[in-house]
Amino acid sequence: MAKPPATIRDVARHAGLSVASISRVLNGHNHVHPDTRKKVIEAMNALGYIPNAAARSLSTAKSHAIGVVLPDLHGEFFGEVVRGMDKAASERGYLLLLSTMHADSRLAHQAMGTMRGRVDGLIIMAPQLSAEDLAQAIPADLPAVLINSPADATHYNLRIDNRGGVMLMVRHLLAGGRKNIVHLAGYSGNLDAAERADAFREAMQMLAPDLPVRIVEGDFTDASGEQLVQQLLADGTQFDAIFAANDMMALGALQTLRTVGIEVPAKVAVAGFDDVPMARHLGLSTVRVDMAGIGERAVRRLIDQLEGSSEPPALARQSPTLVARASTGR
Amino acid sequence: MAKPPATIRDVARHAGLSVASISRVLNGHNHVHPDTRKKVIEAMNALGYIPNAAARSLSTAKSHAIGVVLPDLHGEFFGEVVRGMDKAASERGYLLLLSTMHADSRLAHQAMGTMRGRVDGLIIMAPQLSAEDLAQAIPADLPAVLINSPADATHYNLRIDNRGGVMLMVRHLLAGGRKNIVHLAGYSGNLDAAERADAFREAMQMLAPDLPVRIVEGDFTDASGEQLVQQLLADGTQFDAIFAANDMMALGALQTLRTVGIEVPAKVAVAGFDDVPMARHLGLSTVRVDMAGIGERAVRRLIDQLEGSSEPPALARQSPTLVARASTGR
DNA sequence: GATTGACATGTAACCGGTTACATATATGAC
DNA sequence: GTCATATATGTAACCGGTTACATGTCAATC
Repeated sequence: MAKPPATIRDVARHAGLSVASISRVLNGHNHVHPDTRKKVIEAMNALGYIPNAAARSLSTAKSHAIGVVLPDLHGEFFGEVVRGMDKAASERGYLLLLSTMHADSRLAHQAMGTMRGRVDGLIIMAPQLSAEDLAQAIPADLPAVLINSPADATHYNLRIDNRGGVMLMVRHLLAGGRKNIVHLAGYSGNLDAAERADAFREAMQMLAPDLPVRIVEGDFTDASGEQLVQQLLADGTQFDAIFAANDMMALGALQTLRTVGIEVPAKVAVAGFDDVPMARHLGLSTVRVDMAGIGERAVRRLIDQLEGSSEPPALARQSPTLVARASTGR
Repeated sequence: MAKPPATIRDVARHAGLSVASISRVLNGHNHVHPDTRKKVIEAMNALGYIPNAAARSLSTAKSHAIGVVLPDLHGEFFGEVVRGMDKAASERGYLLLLSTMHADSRLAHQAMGTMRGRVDGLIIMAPQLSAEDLAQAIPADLPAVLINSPADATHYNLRIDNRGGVMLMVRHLLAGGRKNIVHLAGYSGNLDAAERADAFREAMQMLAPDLPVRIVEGDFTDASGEQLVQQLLADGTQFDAIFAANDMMALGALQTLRTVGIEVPAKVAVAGFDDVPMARHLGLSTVRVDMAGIGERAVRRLIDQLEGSSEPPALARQSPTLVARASTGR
């Protein structure tokens, strides 16, 4: 019944050849006679032979696997990123080894340690880690590509072009005649939150130096969006546009405005960042980030690096696009 | 600089012991003197030793990895399921090898083949495959646990309790005084779609035998939800409740009703299934499925099986819960 | 006909762990 | 003091591939 799976030596015996020939056929080496190749393939089929991955990676010191370390992402980002990665990986014959990592940097270290020896390289997304913690956590001998993580001179780093995205939206809001834009920032420990807030400040300075720049800090949750807008209203702050650092906060803002009876977009425009599926349903204008594209690019780049064609590490930016919907205008 | 990583023999030499002792310490075997253990641990730390996973799994024929084959899920399910799986896997010291599988059954076969020899077992979610295709695709020698897949006598199968969930919602709608409930079904090839439609029919029969049972078929997309309701209106069908087989279709239905000016829930109640994050924001009543819980359970069960404590294969149902929101009444 | 080189194939060492078995030492029973 | 037993450690074979090197064959060249 459960007879042990065929090994390369079984195939060799069955084909009347040596293991070397089998291996050569397996790896598409040259110097193999067509007849021999045929015999080998027949024997492999006859025995249902599948090479043992562990043995192979032991002798080649390659696993054809990529470790992916992602934060405990909620929402659809997770799936998006992974989808893109899987696409790129399977195209090039690699498998994805997945591990989610929680905010704790000790656990990050552990997550990556577990992967050592099982993967040829790592893709790491760690927007919540400090540069030092990150540098500590990455095994020195493993090639790695970072996504949305703190800068690091030794690794390729793929980031969202937050500056470009914010610029698009600020321009859009200003074009719609908005004069008092308030930015709801994400929590300050987060890299993208910080960049978006800075970019907002800069964009305003550049595009509308006379207008006030107001930034209040939230934590990326819809509850925080609701609460920040309530606060603004309670303070009597004047505003005709809310630009949140992500869609969830924008939705919270929308919610509060609707509850209070302030018309959107007539009185106040609302915009977010990310373009979660919900945004389309609620007519929320936002900045779309192609997360699947980022995942795909990251894996491609890592494999290129693994297979030798390695350009120097650099910081690349994935450009987002503007998605104008009902919440910012007619 | 890049000196080769330490091997178990290096550690043995450094500690003045044999490789067997190192290995015993590594695997927590008994018959090791405390002093020896200490010496070994010191040597390992001194050399920064990390055991080579490939070598280990070659000699033990265990990889401590679980293959996960998921369909090309869009939306948040993907992340949810994987989060649950990762939790259970990392708790037990396993890693997740991920592969998304597209509808094509040949590709399914390929996806699982790639994993052979690299994983100790498989978790497969294949709601779109036929029972035969599925049976074909799973390597016979690999333990596997199925999620939301066609029945199969040889594997443990974890499914959503569609019947229970539908019953909850139908009861809720009837309790709200609804008399003409229309069920928007998913596309017929899908297992859950079929079960939900059947369950709807049964629930109505059981709870309100006198009321009409109407079912129309869509394809799980919001566009299809919109279109089905338009069709119902065009046909002049009377209805005071829409119960869609998933949230996306329910959202489409909401959209159409809003456009046409039919008040929800005053005139028509709308309910979905899944409880995607959007549902909460739009006040959509729905049936909540704990996908993370399913992922977690599936992995636990697979590991139990791998490690010997194997109950017989069975069909288990994960119970959903009712989430009553604005769309079905106060 | 001898020399050369291209091509085809085989032999055996090696990758880095695990572990059956052998051996050595300590402990206790008689 | 001897023997049995438990405990601690070492030796070497083995897992299933890859590949450097050796060997063998054949056609082309002079």
